[in-house]
Amino acid sequence: MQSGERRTTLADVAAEAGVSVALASIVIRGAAGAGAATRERVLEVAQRLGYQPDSRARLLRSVRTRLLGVVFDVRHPFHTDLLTGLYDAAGAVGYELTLSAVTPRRDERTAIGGLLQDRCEALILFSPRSRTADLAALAARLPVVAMMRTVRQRAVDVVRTDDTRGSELAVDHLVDLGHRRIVHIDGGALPGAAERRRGYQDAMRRHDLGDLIRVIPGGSGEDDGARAAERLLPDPPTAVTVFNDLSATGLLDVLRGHGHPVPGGGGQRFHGGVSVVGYDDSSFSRLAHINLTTVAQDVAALAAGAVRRAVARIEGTDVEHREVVIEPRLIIRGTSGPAVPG
Amino acid sequence: MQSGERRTTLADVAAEAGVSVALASIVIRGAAGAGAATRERVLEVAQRLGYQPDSRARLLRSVRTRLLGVVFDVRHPFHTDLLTGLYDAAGAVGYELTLSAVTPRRDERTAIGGLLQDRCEALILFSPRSRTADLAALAARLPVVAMMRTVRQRAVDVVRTDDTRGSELAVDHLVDLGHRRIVHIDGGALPGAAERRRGYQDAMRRHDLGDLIRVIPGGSGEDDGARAAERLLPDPPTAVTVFNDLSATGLLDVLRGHGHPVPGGGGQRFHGGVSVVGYDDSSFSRLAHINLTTVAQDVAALAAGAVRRAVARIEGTDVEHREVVIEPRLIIRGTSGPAVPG
DNA sequence: ATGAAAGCGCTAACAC
DNA sequence: GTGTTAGCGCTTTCAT
Repeated sequence: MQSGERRTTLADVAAEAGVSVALASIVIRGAAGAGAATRERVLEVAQRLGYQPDSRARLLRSVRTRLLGVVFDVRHPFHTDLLTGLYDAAGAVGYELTLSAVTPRRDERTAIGGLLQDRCEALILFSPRSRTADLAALAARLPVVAMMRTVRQRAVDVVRTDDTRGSELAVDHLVDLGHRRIVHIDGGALPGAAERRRGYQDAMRRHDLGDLIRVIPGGSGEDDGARAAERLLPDPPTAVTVFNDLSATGLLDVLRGHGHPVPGGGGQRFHGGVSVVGYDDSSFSRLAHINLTTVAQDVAALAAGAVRRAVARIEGTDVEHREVVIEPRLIIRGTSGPAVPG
Repeated sequence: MQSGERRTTLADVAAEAGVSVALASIVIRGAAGAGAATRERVLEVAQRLGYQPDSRARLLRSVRTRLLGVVFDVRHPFHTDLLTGLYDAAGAVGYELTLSAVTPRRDERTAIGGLLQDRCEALILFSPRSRTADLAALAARLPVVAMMRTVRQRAVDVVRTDDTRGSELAVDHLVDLGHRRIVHIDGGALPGAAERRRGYQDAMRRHDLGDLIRVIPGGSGEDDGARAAERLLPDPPTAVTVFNDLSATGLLDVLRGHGHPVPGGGGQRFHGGVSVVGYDDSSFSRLAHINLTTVAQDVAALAAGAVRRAVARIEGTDVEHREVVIEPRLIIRGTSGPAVPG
């Protein structure tokens, strides 16, 4: 079908337009230094011949690739949201993105390796699971921005949400509603879990509720939340903050199954029973069925921060702080309501 | 930090190992034609110098890039599932993937343009929204595989699920459970909607239920399902097949809000009331809170089919049919149960 | 088994 | 403004 014919090169365009390749290059790139008439003619020929620049050759020759490598995980819905913001932010400063996915059978190492061969100028890693030492080694080769986690290594930049603050927002909200017995369902050693736990503890103490601090082991899955709920059932608190949304739905489901009031569907607000606040604002938490009060990360700010930081490192700009910390915000939906006495 | 030092090239490795660049290339590529001792030495040097091949130069020189371009939409969770399968399938036949995302502010045209410059050998498009004419023009340049939609154009290959069959599976299941008054909530002009509608109608007629065929306008969102539910309330059927899972949850929520029995949480099976079957097996449909009976697409088969077809076109193998149609399967969860008389 | 030379398609310096 | 000359880092003949 498209077998024989060699694809159109810049040389073809130049020949057809009767100019040198270099001049044609200038026109195609939109660079200065070509006459208006020439410009028009070359463009017309390129159009007519269906010319497409060859990024490999272009990138090979250019000193700068203006390419940002991004590693994301297909299992994390939030990562694709972030991708949207990243394309916006990168485009705004004239950079391109090359994507490399982590899947259940394609690990982070492989994903990073691919980008290294593509000669990206910097790497932006979503929730990287690599060891700090590996990240440090990588950062010795090119600028590395780790997102959604902390990295205690001076060579690696970090852009993340203030998770401690996120949990505080959740607790403050519940205290405002009159809750005192507030339990935290933990995320163990998962990224962000320590910060979220600490935010809960800090806020409880700040509200003089230090004596009521109670942390139940949990995790990132629905099962983890369900198990935590079982442990809560004998002596349920009036409110719960959960490590993430998925765990929160598991918890909600068990509470509901045991006759505890459930979140109001259809946007209704919840009254009485156990209030639940999740974390992440995962897409499903918006569903009328779930309607979960949760803590949201600021996607646009995270993306913009990461690109700004990557570009600063590439272009050698001095940066103030190694960590860029973005403020979270509370999304109040149906699973949190006033505490009822008794 | 990583400023001054030029990165290690194959020439550096060759010089250090005391061989020619050509020979070093052979070793690095793992090609035949190098002595065992040489091979070991070159590899050791490459390792020590932290050599990384430059994919741009490599691809530029090679006749074949063995690169498959993939366009996916960040808004569609199913697309990331498919990505996983595609990496597996491509890796198995020695091809690489280059990804290009469609986002709310990055259209399909742009996404495709990027891949064209990357000199992919074929394009795999997830649920492409481009007009048939544009796809045909593209297919004149390189092999194009459209997934999850039909394209009535001989130059474009298609790999999709048999959506008609999917709806039939749903109806068969409901009829098995004793349902007769089964309504279909439609997807209008959305991709796949016509097939799903037809499958519903065919199956109803096959079960001699042609007189009970009832199609309600719907859509792809939760709201669409909710609106459809409102229309159903005055005279509810015993079962519903819905265009997709999101719409189905919207519908379920309204039915529940009006006192109709709701799906059993925690994996319980549903008894009596309105049975609901969704479509897509979206990740949230697995949640205990939702626990939706639905029709699943076979991710692995779709991915394998797309890669096999792309590679066949690239390598000039003859193919039997232009369309590769994959069999869907029914996932029975909690929102479908026996019809109760009366 | 190894090396020399050519060149993939393009951009960057430098001439004119 | 425009053309000429050199490569970018690699793979690929073709010698040896």
